[in-house]
Amino acid sequence: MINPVAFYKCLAEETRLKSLLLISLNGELCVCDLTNALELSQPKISRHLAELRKCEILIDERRGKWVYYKLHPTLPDWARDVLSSTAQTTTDFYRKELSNLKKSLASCC
Amino acid sequence: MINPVAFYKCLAEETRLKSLLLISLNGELCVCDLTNALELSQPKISRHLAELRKCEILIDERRGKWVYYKLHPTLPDWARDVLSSTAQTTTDFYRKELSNLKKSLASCC
DNA sequence: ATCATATATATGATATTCCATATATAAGTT
DNA sequence: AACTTATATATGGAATATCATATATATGAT
Repeated sequence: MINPVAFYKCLAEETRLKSLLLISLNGELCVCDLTNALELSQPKISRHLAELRKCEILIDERRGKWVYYKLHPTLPDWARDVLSSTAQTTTDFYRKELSNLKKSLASCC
Repeated sequence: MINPVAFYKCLAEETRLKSLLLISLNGELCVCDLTNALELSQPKISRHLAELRKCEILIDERRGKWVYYKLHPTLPDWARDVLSSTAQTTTDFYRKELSNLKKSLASCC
């Protein structure tokens, strides 16, 4: 079970928190979805996702060319609740990124 | 209104998170209560409390020799909920500190 | 009442550790 | 080969710890 300090350390950075909120809202997202939504370089996104993977907050799954990330099955409920309640109550914080995501999801599949 | 990244940054450090959980449970605590409960140096506690004060997560109030800290009146509900649900579900994380606190509160007033 | 001392807290200065980012490169997939 | 993702390394900047000191208050002695 994840240590609470380690968990909050993962949320304490803009790229990671925004990625987590988008994934929490959307169920799962691939690296390039996040790269487009956050308008950041691929290595930067990848590095932060790797950290979230190592902490067992996210789990990855390759499907063809793409690697999809979703919340880790063993992530405790209190941590899921923190993420979803943050996503619901701080929409201003990631409005732009959510709008980018919706556009790119609509245009693709 | 506090930025979510700034908020989680404050929780992402052991001394600050434990102090916040104890304050959230107890309503208010003075610097020396926390110094005893966490078994850390006074300047270390004081600095972290100062940071939480600057972020408007805590507010301080001097009463005689002592300075008491409690959750800031303007702290939004979602942030209070994060703290209390963390306090309720991660008791192992601060068991020792809570026990120290109870002892010292009992012996004093 | 004044002075000296003790206690509680805050802060400046400094050293050190930690973290995020950029760049380059590698590896897997079609 | 083109595309997607991961990783290694170096570096600048931020966070943290510690020590010494400053400030505020309380208390006891004279």
